[in-house]
Amino acid sequence: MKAANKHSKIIHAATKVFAKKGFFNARISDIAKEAKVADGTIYLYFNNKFDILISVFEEEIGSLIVQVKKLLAAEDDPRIMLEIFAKKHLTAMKKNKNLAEVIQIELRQSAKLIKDYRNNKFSEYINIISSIIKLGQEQSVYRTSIQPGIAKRAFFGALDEISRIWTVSMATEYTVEETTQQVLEIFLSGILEPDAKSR
Amino acid sequence: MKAANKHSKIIHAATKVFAKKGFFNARISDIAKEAKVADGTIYLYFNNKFDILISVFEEEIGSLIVQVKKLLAAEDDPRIMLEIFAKKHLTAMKKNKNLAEVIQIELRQSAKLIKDYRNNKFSEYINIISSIIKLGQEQSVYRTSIQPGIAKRAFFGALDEISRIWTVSMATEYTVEETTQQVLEIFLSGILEPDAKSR
Amino acid sequence: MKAANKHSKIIHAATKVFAKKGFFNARISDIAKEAKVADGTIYLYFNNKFDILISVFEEEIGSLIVQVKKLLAAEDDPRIMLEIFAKKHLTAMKKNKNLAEVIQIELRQSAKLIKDYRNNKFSEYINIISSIIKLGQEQSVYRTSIQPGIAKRAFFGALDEISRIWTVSMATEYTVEETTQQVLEIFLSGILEPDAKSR
Amino acid sequence: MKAANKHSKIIHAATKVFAKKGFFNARISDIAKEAKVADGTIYLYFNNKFDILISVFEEEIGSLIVQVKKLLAAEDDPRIMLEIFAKKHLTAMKKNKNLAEVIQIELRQSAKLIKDYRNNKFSEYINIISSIIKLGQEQSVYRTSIQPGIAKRAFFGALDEISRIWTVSMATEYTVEETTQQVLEIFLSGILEPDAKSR
DNA sequence: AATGAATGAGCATTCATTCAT
DNA sequence: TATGAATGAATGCTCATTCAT
Repeated sequence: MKAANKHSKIIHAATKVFAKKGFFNARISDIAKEAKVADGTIYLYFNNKFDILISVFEEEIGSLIVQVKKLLAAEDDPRIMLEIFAKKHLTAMKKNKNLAEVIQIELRQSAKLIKDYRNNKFSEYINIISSIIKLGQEQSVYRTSIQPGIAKRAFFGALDEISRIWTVSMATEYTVEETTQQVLEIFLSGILEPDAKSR
Repeated sequence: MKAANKHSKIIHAATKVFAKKGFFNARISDIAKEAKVADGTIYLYFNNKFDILISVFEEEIGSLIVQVKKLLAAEDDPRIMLEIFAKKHLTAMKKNKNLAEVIQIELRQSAKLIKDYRNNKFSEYINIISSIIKLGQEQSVYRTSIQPGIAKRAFFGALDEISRIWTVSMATEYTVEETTQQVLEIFLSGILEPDAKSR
Repeated sequence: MKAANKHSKIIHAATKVFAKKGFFNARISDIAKEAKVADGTIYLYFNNKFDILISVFEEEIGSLIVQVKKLLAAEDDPRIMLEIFAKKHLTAMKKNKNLAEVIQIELRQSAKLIKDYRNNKFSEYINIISSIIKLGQEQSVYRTSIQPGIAKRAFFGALDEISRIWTVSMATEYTVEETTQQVLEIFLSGILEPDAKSR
Repeated sequence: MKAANKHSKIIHAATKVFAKKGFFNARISDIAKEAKVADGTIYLYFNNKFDILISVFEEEIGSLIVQVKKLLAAEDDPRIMLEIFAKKHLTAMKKNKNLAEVIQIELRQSAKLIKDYRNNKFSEYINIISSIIKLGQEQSVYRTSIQPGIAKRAFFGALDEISRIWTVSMATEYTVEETTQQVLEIFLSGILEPDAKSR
């Protein structure tokens, strides 16, 4: 992953270091060393350590948004679109544990650390889910009783908690495909036996 | 919530302080002041700051486990049991934002911070979900194609992400009841229109 | 060494602990544990940590003074008296390394730590040496050109530095007897070959 | 004594502060202030407080070794060589009380404080004494019954205890010259009256 | 007299940030 | 632009001492 310029070299280095040590345990000098620049150089591109955190997060999520949207552009069945989102998210998290950890940890801290920080990129990301759901509702594929604003969080939360385990234990019990299928099955059809729907 | 002794006074104070400032920004002296004890007193009851973190987490989750299990003991329909779990979890998180934040943040950090720390209490907590699912599968209420080990994470993740928002923004768009119903609807019946199941 | 009362139990415990860890690294609780009393009890017998240090020092040196004086009382040849002093000192240091270390370290620190502290006991101890020398001078056994005030320090310093090594390395190259004889030979006759005295 | 660079500025400042307050009572901030650098700067040059202690000790003793060896190079009479050593040691201690105190105190503590620390410089220093004695023995100037390994300690100990007093009381009863002559007289000819040698 | 839980002042060390070069 | 030496504020933890019992 050749960095085009110093700014992105630092972003990539920070992603790696934050993932490995967590934001608080990461040292500016760790990032500088990883990026092969001097400590002071970092301050030519970022205001402070928090600024790096936000930038890393937005950069990574932004890249994910672009990729997911590109994949979705070629599809119009809301069922498959949800599958595409899930598979892309889980694949990205599994491939890039650094990214997964940064999302895991930083998502839960930015709000606390940085007043006035709105996770706009993150909102954009999970709004992809609600857009798909709304589209499905318009097409009478998804039930209109479902609140897209709640469902998007439930869906993202499910994917996120599953990928969290991947960052903790190396043991990967399930493949991305299996996991994607399971999550989709749950979300699309629920866990009830068809015959057990009513009681 | 008057603490019976110093140990629990400190636990409660730490829960409050960790929730407000996050683990890293919390100062031992903040906790001491909140608990109305001297800084040094904390070290009569805990080995170090991490030890407090773990204790807070286990204490809070442990209490939740007891409460949930008690509620579940009176019920045997797996559908209702899942509803009970969801409602209890969301209610607890909404009522006690400190607890919600501590779970949110600390769950994602303990593993990284403390080698050898196994979230046994947390495992016990989400295993309640998989137990319910297994029970439902035995009763042919839940589909056997569902992997309880994946579903428990998906279900917890969904609840967790939803309650995360409550800790971030004060604006509470949905009530606990609405949210519980939505999550249950999704999990039990999925989001598909019955007619759209096949394609 | 059965302690008659708490005061001496604490003194003995402190001697042991100071020797093992040094004054600054010794904890009051270490001494309390060694003496099998509560921490607070120590403050019923001593004003503070420094007070214990001084007491230990004076107690131990005091005991040495009594023993040495007793041995000297039976002798009147200044040459043998010096030998008795040297042998007693080295034997005591070799037998009781705790004592040796306490003298080693504390002798060098008391003055710095405790304003107004005069090592009266220590002065009394090394003045035994100068008394012997003066006695020898009166008897025309020792040369009158020797200044007892300098010689006492030289003699004590020699013994002290030799016993210092015993507290550092376990390897004991020379026996007490050999060492005593060497030191005496040097002090009494000097290191010059008789023929080489003039040049 | 203007320090050429930060490292030696800190060494000199530490020597001063350790001498004044003792190692344990010395604060890093005291040293920093004395050296006119920031507290943190000290850690760019030393690993920790102990490391400063060792460095100070070795630096000072090392400097003494160089000076003494230089003086000795021009002389070959073992009697005069011993005089040179004594005079140089006492002069240095009297002139630089900081140095004297650091040797006094630190010599007795390093072994206890720092595992694996071997006082190599100190060994080198007192081995100068035994070398002189051995040389004298080869030239039949010093008696071969004298053990250089014991005599070196006795000689150093004598000098050291004498200079210890200088660091404690300001009152200087004897001059360096007088003291040197006394110590030499004792060591070379002993304290016995020539006629009293046999008994 | 004896206890030991509680206190809180005190400090070595770290590390984000600056700035002279 | 880039550097990295220097800064100094900030804090977890220790432990001598106190005091209610």
